[in-house]
Amino acid sequence: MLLTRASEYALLSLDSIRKSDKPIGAEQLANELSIPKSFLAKILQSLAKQGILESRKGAHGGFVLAQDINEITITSVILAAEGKPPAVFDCNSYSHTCPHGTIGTCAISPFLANFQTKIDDFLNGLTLGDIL
Amino acid sequence: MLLTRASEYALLSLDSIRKSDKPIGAEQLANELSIPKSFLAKILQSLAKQGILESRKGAHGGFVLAQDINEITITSVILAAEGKPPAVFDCNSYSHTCPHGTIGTCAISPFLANFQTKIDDFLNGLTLGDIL
DNA sequence: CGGATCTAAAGCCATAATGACCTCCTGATT
DNA sequence: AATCAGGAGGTCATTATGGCTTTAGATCCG
Repeated sequence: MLLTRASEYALLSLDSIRKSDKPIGAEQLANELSIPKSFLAKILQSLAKQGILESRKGAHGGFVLAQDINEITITSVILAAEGKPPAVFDCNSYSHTCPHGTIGTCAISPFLANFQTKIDDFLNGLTLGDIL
Repeated sequence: MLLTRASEYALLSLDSIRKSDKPIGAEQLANELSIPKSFLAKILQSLAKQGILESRKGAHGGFVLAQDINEITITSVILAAEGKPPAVFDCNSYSHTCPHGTIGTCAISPFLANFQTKIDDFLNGLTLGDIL
């Protein structure tokens, strides 16, 4: 699977957050979406670190969108949530067992690169505003 | 990752097999590609079961293409190799922990479906002949 | 027959995904 | 300033998945 739960939770969270005028805390969000708080908290932290969300500490704290919904690309959300870009097949992480050490230059490399580009282009062309 | 090693090995194997006029055994292929024989054998079996390869048992046996290279779609190869279609995010396999049991009808479902369609269309439009 | 080769099913191990917990730090509220 | 809500961030347990092995059996060729 290209995406993990982290991306799912991130996108659903952003959908909830954008509908609120007040900051929403991790706990409240976890209850609202019926998902584990601890896991969600880390995802929200990542989104904040990437500048997608703004976090407010202390009482009545929580998270709010740091950017306009139309300026947040899906790519950036997924990157923040997953911690790495979504890859069709990551030859590099398999470099030690690549059939002939021909990383990126084997018979199927052109296909993989082409496929990857299709996906990247699709995701780069979408913002949160487009899909929610 | 969308694809696993199974797909990589399947595609590389098909590339080798198509270049041979004689059947190639799993062992020979494993040596040629420097990949584990036992694992490869299983993948070749799947390809044979799907009618992509034709298997010949006994001495001097092995595998040959069962179809013309331009009639084998990438989709069918991946499906055979992975045992399931390549999914962006498989809500169904996560049904037990889906935020509200709203499988396929949540806020991001339209996006996921759209994304998935993009990928399916791309793969369905390609044959082995196109990429090798 | 007898070895070569595919078929099939079960199971093992390492890693990554998922999630629980705990402590510290920050900032609002009183 | 004291208190408390809530984020930051680390560690650890659990579980799912990927990657691969093993074993036993069925076929086919010579």
